[in-house]
Amino acid sequence: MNLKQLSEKLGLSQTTVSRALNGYPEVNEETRRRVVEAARQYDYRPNARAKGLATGRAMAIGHVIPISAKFEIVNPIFADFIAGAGESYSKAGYDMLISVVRNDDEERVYRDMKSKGNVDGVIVHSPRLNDSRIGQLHEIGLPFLVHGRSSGCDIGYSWIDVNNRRAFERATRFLLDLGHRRIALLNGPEMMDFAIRRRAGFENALHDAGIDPDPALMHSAEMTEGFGHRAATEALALPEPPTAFLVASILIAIGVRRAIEESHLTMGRDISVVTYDDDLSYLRNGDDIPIFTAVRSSVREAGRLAAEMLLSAIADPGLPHLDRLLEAELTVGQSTGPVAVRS
Amino acid sequence: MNLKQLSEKLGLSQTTVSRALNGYPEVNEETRRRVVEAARQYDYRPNARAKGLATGRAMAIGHVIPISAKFEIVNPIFADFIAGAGESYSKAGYDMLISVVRNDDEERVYRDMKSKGNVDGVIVHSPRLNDSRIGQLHEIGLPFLVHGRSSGCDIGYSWIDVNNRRAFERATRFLLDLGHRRIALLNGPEMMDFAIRRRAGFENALHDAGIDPDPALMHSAEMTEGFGHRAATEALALPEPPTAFLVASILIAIGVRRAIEESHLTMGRDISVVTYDDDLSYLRNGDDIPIFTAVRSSVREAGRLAAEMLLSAIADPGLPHLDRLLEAELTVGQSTGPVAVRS
DNA sequence: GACGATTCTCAAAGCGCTTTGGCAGACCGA
DNA sequence: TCGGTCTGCCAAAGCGCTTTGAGAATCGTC
Repeated sequence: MNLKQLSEKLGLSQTTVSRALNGYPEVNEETRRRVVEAARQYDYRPNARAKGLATGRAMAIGHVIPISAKFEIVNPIFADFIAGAGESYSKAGYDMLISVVRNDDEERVYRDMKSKGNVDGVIVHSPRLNDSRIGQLHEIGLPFLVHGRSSGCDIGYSWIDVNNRRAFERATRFLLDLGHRRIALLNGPEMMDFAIRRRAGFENALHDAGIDPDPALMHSAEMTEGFGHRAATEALALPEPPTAFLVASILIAIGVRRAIEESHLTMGRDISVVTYDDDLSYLRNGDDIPIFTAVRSSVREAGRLAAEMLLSAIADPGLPHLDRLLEAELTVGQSTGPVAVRS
Repeated sequence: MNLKQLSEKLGLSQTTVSRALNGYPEVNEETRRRVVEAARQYDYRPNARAKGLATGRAMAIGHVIPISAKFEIVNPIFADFIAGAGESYSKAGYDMLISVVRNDDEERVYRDMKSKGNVDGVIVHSPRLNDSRIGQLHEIGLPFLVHGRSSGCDIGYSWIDVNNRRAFERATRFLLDLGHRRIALLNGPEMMDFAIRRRAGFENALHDAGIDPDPALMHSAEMTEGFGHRAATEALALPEPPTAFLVASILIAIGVRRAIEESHLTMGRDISVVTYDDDLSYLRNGDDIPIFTAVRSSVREAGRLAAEMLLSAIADPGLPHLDRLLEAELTVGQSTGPVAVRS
């Protein structure tokens, strides 16, 4: 059933039916009622492509999710971010287009999207230091919003981010207050902007306490259980092992816990662990009491907000850049305690 | 740059330029060369909506991913499945449209997609027992492929699935061969078809060994770390605790391991664990030697194949239903051993 | 040199919608 | 009664592409 057929059934012109359905004022309320009723009855839904062609709007947002070229890893936060964004989109009648892409040809994908015209805007994931994509998107002229920020990028852009520096500063200070002095940092990949900020927060807090960060205790890699296990095993074997770990994701923390237990130590007593927690739906930090002491911010909520912000930026292109900084909350779990007395 | 402008630049008609770019035979090779070169130079890419409108094909596939209404959980396998499917799509020039949807109004989404015409087919995720979506999609007339199967559904349909029954049968038999007699099953939600098949495999193997499955040792829930921990803690506190666990995902297994360690037991010595492993990129089962003994099948590979199969079904609608049954492989890790002697 | 076959190119219709510009009729005040 | 303003509706153009049906140009053949 298309518009033409529907209008014939109603004995009205396509114009009137279209206007009636799209809420234009210049149509009799009684006529509108009839039209809406008929549309419902015949299960009429306008063809998205035709509508898009006529209006110039695609009613869709693109997400380009990069795959780490080396490790082929898909960041597990995407599932939840996308679930959050999807909620906002479906409320607004937008679709979500996803491209999974090897890092190297992201620009091509953006240009494709622009010229193929199948999206009205994009969400940029996993920004790196001084990320070139931001400049490219500006030049291409595709509205976008960055999930995260890109330090060193001097062009204005819209973003939503967690205050990563502050979160890690607080987490580090929390460990310092418990008496820990040798704290290991298991960070995400440090070409990523969020990892750089987290490291800065960690180092700030140490400096404020008069401690020099020890490079031997700082590691950076893809955030997997394996990384946590490997790095923690090595660290615990050092002549002067750390008494605490600050790690960038629950998966890393789980690996650290495994290493701690393999060393016949007890987490929370012998070794403390604080983790960043994205509050993923399938990887909750304990049901009632948290397993890990954590700085937490819901990535799903971030997805919801990111989508809303981008949509409003698209709806009103005159708007200045939008941004939003979320604060992570520090929740105390069973994985931390005062520093153990050296035996 | 659109077709009209390009053809004016070339001094050719839109027809000729279109045919040249789409590889039609009735165009001079020299002309085609000129056209292709100009298209490259001006970075011309046909507008997807206009093309779709003209051809009736959307060049996009929809994925409807359901959110568990009760727990709001997004199954973590989606990230990898979609990464796999995405590879096949981009090779074929297709886009991927994702709808995240509360279980209840999936049918509406399918009808929307059909009448809005923004996809050429859909992948159906997480089929349940006698899943009503299969009948609906048949009726709607939207090509589809099911990731999994739906027992009790008597309509023909295309699918790709892992031999879940066989995988769990083998895993159970493996434990039986090690002398285990009390084996706990921590299964996925048993309204899901894969969970039903896994349970059947488990029970088959037990029956064959002359053992009656003990309902007190069988649990079914969303596959989270928390579930594994909770269920294992309870099971280990039974008067007659299990000596082994067979679980449906690595996340569950991680929870089980936590419970085992909290009980001051050793996994692989006191208690054996076998898990199903989807081979998720961010949740590898150990780097070199597997942590858990596991039956493994890559969900990413399944995504790749699913996409290919659906595309070929769409390309050739006359084809009979396609199906593909993948076998999981059993790899032995550190989490299993002969049954411990009762002390 | 005429003619059909072949090769290349084109104008125009059509995909399903929105939107511009306009037209008939009702209504009102003068 | 007449001109003007609203109200409610419509015909037709246009979005950017594909595809049909046909015409011009070239060629080989008798």
